[in-house]
Amino acid sequence: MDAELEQFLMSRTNNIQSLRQMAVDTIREAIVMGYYKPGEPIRERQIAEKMNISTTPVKEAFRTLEYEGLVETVPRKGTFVSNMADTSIEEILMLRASVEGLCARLAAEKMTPADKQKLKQQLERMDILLQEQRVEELVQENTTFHRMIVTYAQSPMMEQTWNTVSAFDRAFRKLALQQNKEQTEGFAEHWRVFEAVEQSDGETAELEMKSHILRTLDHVMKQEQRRRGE
Amino acid sequence: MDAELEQFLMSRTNNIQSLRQMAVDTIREAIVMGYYKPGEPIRERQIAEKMNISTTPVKEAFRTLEYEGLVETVPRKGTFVSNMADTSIEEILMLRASVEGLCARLAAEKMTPADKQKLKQQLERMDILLQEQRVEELVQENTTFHRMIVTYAQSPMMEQTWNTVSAFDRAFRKLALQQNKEQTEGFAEHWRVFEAVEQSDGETAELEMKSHILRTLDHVMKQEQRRRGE
DNA sequence: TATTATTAACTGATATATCAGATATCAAAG
DNA sequence: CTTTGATATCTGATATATCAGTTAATAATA
Repeated sequence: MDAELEQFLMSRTNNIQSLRQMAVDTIREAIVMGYYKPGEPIRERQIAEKMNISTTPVKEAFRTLEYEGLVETVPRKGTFVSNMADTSIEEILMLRASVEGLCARLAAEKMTPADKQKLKQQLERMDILLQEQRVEELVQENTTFHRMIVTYAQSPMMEQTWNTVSAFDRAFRKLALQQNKEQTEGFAEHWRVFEAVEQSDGETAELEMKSHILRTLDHVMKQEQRRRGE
Repeated sequence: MDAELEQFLMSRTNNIQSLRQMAVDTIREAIVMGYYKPGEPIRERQIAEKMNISTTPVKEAFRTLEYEGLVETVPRKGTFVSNMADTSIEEILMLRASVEGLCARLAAEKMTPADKQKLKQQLERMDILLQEQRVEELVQENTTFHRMIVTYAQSPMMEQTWNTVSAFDRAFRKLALQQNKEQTEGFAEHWRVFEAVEQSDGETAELEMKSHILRTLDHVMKQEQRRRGE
């Protein structure tokens, strides 16, 4: 085992809500950071030992990560990092566009005036950050905005689904961590989503959110082309 | 605990790939069949005892079911059946339409001639069942068809996502188990999906699959109205 | 009697020991 | 030298005992 990885696993003794959650977060990040490569085995005993916990929470963590698509357990053989290579950023963003589009539609139909006010405040906060070019925070708040839409959809199913997609999205973004800055473009599109939501126009809200994310995809693809062209 | 439920849990001693998987399937079905009602607690010790297994595989099963959105665990307080009431059949089918639509697109782009052949055979099998009005089997094979599309999309993420949506779909269908027969209508639409797939026309495949499922939704909604009108 | 403190009985969370399949090792037989 | 089969040693799977919050019942107190 890589010494750096060992250090990483041991260092995560903080943030204890439950050992299970700690294990989920730590292992996920270890995979996402590239400490484990696709196809490589992850041994529950080893993880447990390095994290100074028992195998029980590690096993439970594996079940969650398996559902997120990050690992795959073959009974009595081992748990392995999934080949996420089979999932492209293109597929991820297409699915995100559809899912968040539907969330926007439901949110538009269900949100109360108070909810709408909060959403508006979020966008205003983001506008300021954009003007001041505080990119780091802006990326953070952007995620919050999207999460708000999902929450306001008030659908456990949509939320679960979004979580699944997000797990892949996060993994991908860290692996190829560019594009975050690019996303500062087209932030104005958020307001178009909001306007539809404000008027409780579900159909428009869905379309706006969907095309917003698909435009992000366009940017990513063009950027990819540019990199290859150089 | 209901005696009927007790019987149900005890009877599931067959089909042993792993106790964990058995627990997942059994508990899921128990919820879906309505033995457990939304909000009701599910105790891991009780389940383990009735199924004659230890709590370890039950705990792992809970993690999977939690990700599927069927249960919710509050640390040291209990595991409870989720309030799926907040999810309507309308939302389920809208999401399914989007997800399977995307799967159809990817499948169309990725499938080999051999794959296409298998898909065609599946549809032919269904045609025969339809002619002979063997509804029970037809419903089964219909599910297989949809699953094939997802599999041929060759995307772990799409598959995971579809699993999540399907968990909700199954739950709803059993709770209000009508509509299965209604689905024998519009089976011809499957062929339109196939034709697009055969020509590797992803865009059309997506649209056809999406509208196919949305038409199912229409049927369900109209049926709902009719029932209320009576 | 109403209120508070105490305890007993839940619950899930965790640690640990053991079971069981999969696999690699290595020695004996061909 | 190759093949075969016994065995040691991996791995995850499972059972069980114990830990630690949570809650409800109960007893002590005002």
